[in-house]
Amino acid sequence: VPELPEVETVCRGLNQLTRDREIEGGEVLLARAIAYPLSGDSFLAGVTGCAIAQWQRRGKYLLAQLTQSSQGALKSTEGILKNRGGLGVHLRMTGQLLWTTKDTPLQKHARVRLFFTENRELRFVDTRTFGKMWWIPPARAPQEIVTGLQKLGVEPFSTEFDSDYLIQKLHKRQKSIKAALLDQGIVAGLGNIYADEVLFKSGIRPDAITSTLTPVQLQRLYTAIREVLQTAIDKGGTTFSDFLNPLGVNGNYGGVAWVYGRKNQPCRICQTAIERIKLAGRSTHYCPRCQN
DNA sequence: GAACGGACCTGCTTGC
DNA sequence: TGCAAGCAGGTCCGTT
Repeated sequence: VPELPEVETVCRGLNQLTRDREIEGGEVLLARAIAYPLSGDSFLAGVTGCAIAQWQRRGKYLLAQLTQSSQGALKSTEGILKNRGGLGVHLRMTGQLLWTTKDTPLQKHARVRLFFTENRELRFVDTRTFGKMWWIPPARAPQEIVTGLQKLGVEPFSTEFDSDYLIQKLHKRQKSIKAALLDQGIVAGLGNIYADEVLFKSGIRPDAITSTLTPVQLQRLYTAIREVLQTAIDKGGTTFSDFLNPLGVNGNYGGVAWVYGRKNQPCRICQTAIERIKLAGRSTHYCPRCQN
């Protein structure tokens, strides 16, 4: 269940592993894993011969800048590598990007393979097939092709994000704060697990209507969002999910969930049984005593 | 515009 | 034991 900290972990890993490496080819094993272009062949034609310059994360999206590989010898006179567009990835629920070797036996749910020099491979494995990859042509803006980028709200670690932003975005809305935290158009990157954790740390009930929250509560919410996400990034993502980083290693955030997945277990602060309700179509966990 | 629920999927767990 | 139903969740889309 990759949320912002897991996607950030993947992004940092890929920047270590794939920097300036050339994509020599690939294989699309599941056509619908490619969101753009229409065919797997044109996707592969777009990325083949490119080098991966840099990975970036935006919300839960991964974006790679592609340049002409040095083998292509098409540098500009200024020595700047020719722009070859980009590569977009969304892992959705079960997607994994694994840095492996071409001779590693194919996993049952391997969907897309990208081949690199020295027998290396970046393999997209995705059990539930909701994950997507895009090739972004050089002349197009990323948000034209990866349309989900258009609707994203602020990055939680950007300077535009503060408690005033939350007040401005939430003071007229009538949905639950849980639904608001899952809304990628307000703050980008929170998912079901961290939304529950953030609300616990803020002492706010998940079913509270956003317009009723006080400035003090929204200040606590702002602080909790940054703290929870930063702690998870520092630990390399969760273990209480089947998340793997590009080297196939689980994160270290596990075992320390305050409420997520802890229905009927005692609250770590007050021992009250954690409750689970359905909110915004998602399972939602909270402490009825600490959150009010 | 805003809120909500269903659809998309597969594998695992639960219930009869 | 066997089988069906329920559940997991990020995003998109249609409906209200």
